[in-house]
Amino acid sequence: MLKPVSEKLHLPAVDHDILKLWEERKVFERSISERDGKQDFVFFDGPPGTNGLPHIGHMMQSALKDLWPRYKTMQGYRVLRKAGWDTHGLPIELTADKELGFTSKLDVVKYGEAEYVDYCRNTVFRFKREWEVAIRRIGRFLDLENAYATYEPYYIQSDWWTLKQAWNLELEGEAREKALRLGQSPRYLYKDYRVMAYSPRTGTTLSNFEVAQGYQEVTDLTLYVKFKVVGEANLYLTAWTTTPWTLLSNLAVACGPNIEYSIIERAATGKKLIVATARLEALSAMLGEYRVIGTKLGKELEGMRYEPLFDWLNLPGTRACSVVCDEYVTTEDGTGLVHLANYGEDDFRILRKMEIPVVLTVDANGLVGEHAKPFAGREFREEGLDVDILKYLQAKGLLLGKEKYTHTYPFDYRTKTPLMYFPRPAWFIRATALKEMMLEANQHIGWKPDHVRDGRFGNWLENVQDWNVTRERYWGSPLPVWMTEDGSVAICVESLDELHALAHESGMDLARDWDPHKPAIDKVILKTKDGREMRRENFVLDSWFNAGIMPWGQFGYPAAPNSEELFMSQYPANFISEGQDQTRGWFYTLLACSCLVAKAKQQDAKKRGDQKALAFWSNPVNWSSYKNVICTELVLDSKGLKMSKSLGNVVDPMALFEKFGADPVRWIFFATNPWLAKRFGEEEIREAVRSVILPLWNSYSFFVTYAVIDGWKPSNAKVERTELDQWILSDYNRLIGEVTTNLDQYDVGKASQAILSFLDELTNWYIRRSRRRFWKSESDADKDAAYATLYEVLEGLVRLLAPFLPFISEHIYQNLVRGLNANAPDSVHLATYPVADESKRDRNLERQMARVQEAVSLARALREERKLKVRQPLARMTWVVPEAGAEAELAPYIWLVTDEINVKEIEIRSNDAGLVSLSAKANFKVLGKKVGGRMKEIAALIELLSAEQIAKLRKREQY
RNA sequence: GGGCCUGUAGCUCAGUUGGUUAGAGCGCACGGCUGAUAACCGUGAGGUCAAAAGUUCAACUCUUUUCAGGCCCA
Repeated sequence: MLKPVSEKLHLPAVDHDILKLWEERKVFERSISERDGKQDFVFFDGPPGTNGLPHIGHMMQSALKDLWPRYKTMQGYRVLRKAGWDTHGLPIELTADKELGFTSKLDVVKYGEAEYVDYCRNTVFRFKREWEVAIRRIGRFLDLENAYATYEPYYIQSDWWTLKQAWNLELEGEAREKALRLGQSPRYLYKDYRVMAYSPRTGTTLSNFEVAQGYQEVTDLTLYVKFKVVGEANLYLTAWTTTPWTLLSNLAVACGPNIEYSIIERAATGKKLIVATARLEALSAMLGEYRVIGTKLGKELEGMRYEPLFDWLNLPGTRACSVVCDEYVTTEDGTGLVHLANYGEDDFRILRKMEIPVVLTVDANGLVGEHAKPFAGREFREEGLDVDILKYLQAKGLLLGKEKYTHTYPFDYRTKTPLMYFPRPAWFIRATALKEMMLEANQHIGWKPDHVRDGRFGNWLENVQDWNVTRERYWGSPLPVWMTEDGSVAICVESLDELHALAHESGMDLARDWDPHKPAIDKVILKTKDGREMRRENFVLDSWFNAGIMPWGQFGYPAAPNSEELFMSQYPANFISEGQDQTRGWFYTLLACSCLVAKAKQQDAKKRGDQKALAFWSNPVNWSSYKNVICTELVLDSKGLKMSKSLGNVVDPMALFEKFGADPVRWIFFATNPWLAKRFGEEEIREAVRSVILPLWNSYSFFVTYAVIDGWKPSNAKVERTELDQWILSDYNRLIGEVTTNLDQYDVGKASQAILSFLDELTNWYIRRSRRRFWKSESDADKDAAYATLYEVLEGLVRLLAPFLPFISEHIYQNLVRGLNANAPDSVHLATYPVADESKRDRNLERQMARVQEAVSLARALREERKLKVRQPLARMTWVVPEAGAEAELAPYIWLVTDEINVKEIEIRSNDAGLVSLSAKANFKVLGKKVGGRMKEIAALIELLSAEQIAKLRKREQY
């Protein structure tokens, strides 16, 4: 039995009822179990960190991440929807440091590494409960029970296995030669250096994010230095440095290949200097009088050798102390020549390219080495060191000038001590060797918005660098590499079982439930065959690596039992959605990791002769672990400002849900493209209620009101539908097609717009025009048809809207469908999604109805213009429809217009003579192609045609 | 500094391969309805499509430059 709809609509109360209903009937669980054996639709959840509270932006993510899984479930797919938590990484350590008041690695040592790691572990899930509540409250169906967490041993094993794939993959050809020349392992996982912001005082490397917080303005002594060219009397290269202490490690001078350099002779000293032509004017005060005696391009200077500034920099047999070309050199400041030492990312890169051994006169403690006698033991930015270096150079005649210079310099934001850029040991994934594969795979990914593929993401891939996957931190997946002290023997462990076995062989047995985190894992010392000790490389993994291996890490593949089947059934994902800032984050690391694994899998399949696996992993479509991705933009406040705690404009999603209900909040994330920044305020939510929820609710409540009075029940008896009935059914089936097509293309904005305009047609045309049919007391065929039709549309509509508005749809469904049919599925979310029925479409009918609506609108405007109220009946209306045959076509709908416009009679005429003055205009699109350049002239002629001429022309056309 | 995106009515946004008069919702004005009423419906006003130059018979649409805003990276 239908229950009357009497109570006022209070959406938050509906939400809570429905949440309870879902729980009682185990709707989410059944939405998966009832699809067992069906085709999988795969969604990957990017794991959020939970050491902060969820905000409205996360709710947008939740809304989007819920829409397609619900939609596809209703279409009959199985959608697992495993949740995940990001539990490792820097933010957690930073939280711990802040709360413990730590400023340095030494604090961690004092506190105890094990205790520190435990503290981090306990910080991880601080707000997990709040996340779960918010996710549930917005109506998201997500498997939180079986959520994966990146710090679980099974997940760490997947990290290890993935690294082992890289460890085993060998470079080929030129790439291999190059790696060997640089002293790197010629494999996809290798050890090298990375120049990083480093705090010598605390022994800590800092992330970019941390560095950015510690810039201070300082005034330094900067030096213009001369480098005496070997074999040329009196010829010097010049360079400027803001960090004199790096001169102690100078190994080369760089110039721009296409920059023009002048060789000048100074009047005062007669010495010849090489300076970029573009810098001469700026340096004129320092240079004094001079004359230009020649010019050279940078590339002509390449290879020129100069005398080392200090004797410890003499490295015979290498390219040390020579000129090198690089595009990074500019003529914006200095001399247009740059002194190079290993204390900068570009410097390091270029010196590496020149294959010069690493010389670091200032060590990791920030102290000058013992071998650098005049300065030994001094701290790199200590007061006066720069002056002493200046004096030394001056004495050797190598100083061109000095200058006080104010600039920003990075300091450790916690200890306020200066940072330096320092090459630290690190492990890399050879992303450059995967570049072609990633570019190819990228072409097969469906991006929303489309431009990310070749724009932001494509550019990133074009410039891809090898990926530094290690961090000198504590709380993360440990790098599973053990090595002898001299580096001659190394082993990469791929599973816990393997480590247990290796440890056993080395005389150390690990407990069954042993946790592989630091510091326990560092106590595992392995032995080589000849009995030498191997210690673990003391790094943890970049937490982006954790995120990137999620497609198999979530199942603990391959070490976990049955993980192979799970992994392959859930790979690749049909769809993921995250913020557009993930282009260099998750979107990238997912792609890099999956390409790496695809490559390893190909080799493995070849070796095993497994044709099926080989075909799968050789197909570029499977190289990316996601086939479609929506990049979302920020959620802004109603003024268009970024939400931030300091501005106080942050909205609490939970409060909104309790005020308005979850459905209208969800809707505004669907109503416009999520990849554009969205303004968000209470007014927008009210608008969503008005435009979607209320029309739906009012249609439903209208239907139920009369259906209850009439005791109406659905029946299989054939009904005689009116044109109006056929029209709304046609329009409804058009809507289904439009919604499914757009959802399949991940174009949620278009799908939502189609729903909005259909609701308008339904309430403001179909129901309004049909009201009397429900009112009348006698039951007849017309009334039956009205009931049957509106029921059919509403019943379908709640299923169509269920993925968008899961609560109100469920609420209506429970009465409208379950109330009349106890055998219907328990929940709308277990029901099937509507399928467009082409046989119900009548395009001519849709066209005629559009004409009728247009005529009504025009007639209303006429009444308005003449101040003739609709209440005042009019005798006659003339409706001019130029198309031949329109009279017959429109005849069945005339009554709609007479009724709406309140006229007694309507005359349809195709000839409008005497009513309208005709004028003609060119059809630019058709004519333009024919006449091209003469378009303007001809269009003018056409406009000059008189009414009679036009009438004649039109007559002729008809014969 | 580099890359990407955005700029259309007072506000929020649509705008298909260049083609006749650039659309919708909200807000506003006026009118209607009150047998679905935290209502609803209709009509109307409101635009140099950020600016300039170019390509073209024709530019919101293509190209270049400039301006403003955003994001990512340095």
